[in-house]
Amino acid sequence: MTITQLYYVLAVAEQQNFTKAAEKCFVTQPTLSMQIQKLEDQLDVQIFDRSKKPIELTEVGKKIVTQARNIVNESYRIQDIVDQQKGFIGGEFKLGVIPTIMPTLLPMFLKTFIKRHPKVKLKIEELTTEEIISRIKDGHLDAAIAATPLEDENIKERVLYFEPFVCYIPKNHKLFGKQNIDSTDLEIDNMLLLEDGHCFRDGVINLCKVFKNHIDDKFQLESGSIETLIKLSNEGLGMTLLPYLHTLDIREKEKENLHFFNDPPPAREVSIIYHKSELKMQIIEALQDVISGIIRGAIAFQDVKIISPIPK
Amino acid sequence: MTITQLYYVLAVAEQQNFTKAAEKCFVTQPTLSMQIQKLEDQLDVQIFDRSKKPIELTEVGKKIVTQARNIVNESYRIQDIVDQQKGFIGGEFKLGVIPTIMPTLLPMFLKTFIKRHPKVKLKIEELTTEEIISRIKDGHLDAAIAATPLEDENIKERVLYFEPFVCYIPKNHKLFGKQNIDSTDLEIDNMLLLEDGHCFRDGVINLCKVFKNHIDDKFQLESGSIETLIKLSNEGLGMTLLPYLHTLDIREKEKENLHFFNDPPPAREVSIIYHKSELKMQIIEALQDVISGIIRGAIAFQDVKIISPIPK
DNA sequence: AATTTGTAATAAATAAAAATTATAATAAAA
DNA sequence: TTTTATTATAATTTTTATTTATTACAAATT
Repeated sequence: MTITQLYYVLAVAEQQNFTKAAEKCFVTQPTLSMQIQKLEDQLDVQIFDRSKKPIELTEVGKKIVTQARNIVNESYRIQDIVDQQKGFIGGEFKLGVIPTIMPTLLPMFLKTFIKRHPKVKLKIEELTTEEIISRIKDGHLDAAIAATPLEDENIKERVLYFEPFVCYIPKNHKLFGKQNIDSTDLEIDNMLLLEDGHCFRDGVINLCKVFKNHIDDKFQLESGSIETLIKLSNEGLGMTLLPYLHTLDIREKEKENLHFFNDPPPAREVSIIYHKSELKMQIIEALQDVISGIIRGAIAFQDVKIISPIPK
Repeated sequence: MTITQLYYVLAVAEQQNFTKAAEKCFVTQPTLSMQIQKLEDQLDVQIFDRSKKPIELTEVGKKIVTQARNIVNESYRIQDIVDQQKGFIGGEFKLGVIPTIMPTLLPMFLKTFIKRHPKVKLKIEELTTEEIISRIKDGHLDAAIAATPLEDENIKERVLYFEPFVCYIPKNHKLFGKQNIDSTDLEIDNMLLLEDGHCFRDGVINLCKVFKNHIDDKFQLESGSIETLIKLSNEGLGMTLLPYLHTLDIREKEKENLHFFNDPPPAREVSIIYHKSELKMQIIEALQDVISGIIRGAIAFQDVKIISPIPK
């Protein structure tokens, strides 16, 4: 049994297709077929059920894949140990970012990070919190930036900053007259929200829920981007909530529609999250350092009230 | 990086000698040297400090060895998964047994076990509790039979039976006249004990301690085997305590010297212990079944007072 | 100081294994 | 039925691991 064989097994299990798996491994299809056959012969057990249309794992196969993933991941850790020892910060690093953080945070820290750590090959992907969690667990992401706390025992979190919510209230809205908004003023069925799967949406719902025990399932309108949300709001379709960093680069005219919360403002906790195995910890710490440093200048709220990002 | 390379590294780390490690791996010395060099080249780090007299691990080397042990052990688990799936009970199994259990328990279950599980190649070794714990942790033992509880978070225990202590009191001893002994009668500085490192000794000391807070460090006499203990006792050198199973095959004449404790008698808990990773669990369960079945007929005490085997 | 001994490294040759190219076999889809 | 998609097999090449033989080196012994 070799690590390579296990890696091939993982690829086939993932792609459910020898040919595609072979491409992903940068070898030809017969190589994969033969190595996997060899492993199956040695173990004297079928890992894959090749009779099924898209290839399936056998029952033992599933257990073997789980264990193979362990072994392959643990093998990466050896290079990690060496890097850590040398203080080397480099190599490929896959970072996930949730959509409502991506456009505001990324431009702020990316240039600085790349300049400071030129050997790191950052691969950034925009993903929902749910996708992020599953990809951190299966090793497809090294870390991610998301709203926390997530309360997942396999995932560790390091808080980067707290980002207050700001109300965006169009002129025709009944709350427009109020200078400062209180959380108790919010009404969920009067609010434009992001579509399902965005944790920012869940955060807002939780915020409203704090004061209203039940919510109607019929929300007025839902959108995929905060940019759209603002436009819809401008059309007089309702108020909405924006994460503070988004308010920094909206048009001057629209700034008039911003209303801040009374102290302490509700806020989301934004963290860098990673698998509990702490692989590539040097890079995670490097990211944390850069982002914390950058954000320190941008957000200056002291006391905030943290809203959970998980649907409850 | 291959599992084989990691295995070679472990062998050299253990033997502190390339030549001996090569023998243990059934390859020639240049094979080992080259594979380890190759790994060191790939990682671009020295794992071994070859300038030191018996070869030493570098600082990174130590961390790599720890991780390599993980990976190699986890790779064994794949065969384990297959065996478990097939209900196959076989292969080499290394069992440790503490000295005070070895001579009495082994003859009772060994024949039955071998008959019932002929494919298992049992390798039994007599070891002290301390040695057992360290060897279970480093993977040199698959399981062991020892007095418990050990309170070690890396080791799991399954109780096999409770074995009461029986007093062995020579005729000239002041307690000889008493038919049934009470724990409070025991005096540590009046007791023949096994030499240091035997947990049965620690158990006895704990038992005496229950009623006397301090013990003199000058014990009367210490011996390496229970057989000797009995002989010394016969010479009038003091009383001693025997585990119940030992009393089943002593000479008729000596049986007169046995005095049982009042209920509930002090006893030791005997368990099969194994690493928390639960490798080769089928064989461990098979052992447990056989031993529990055999012992059920031999020991019939209900209520016992368990004495800890750990020095306190 | 020279020699022996124990031990690891190196070189060249061999054996073994992995990977490739080319092709066949198979099953599902058109 | 033919096409398409996909995996298996065969023969060949490339790569890698292993071996044998030898060298290098340091410590211990003479």
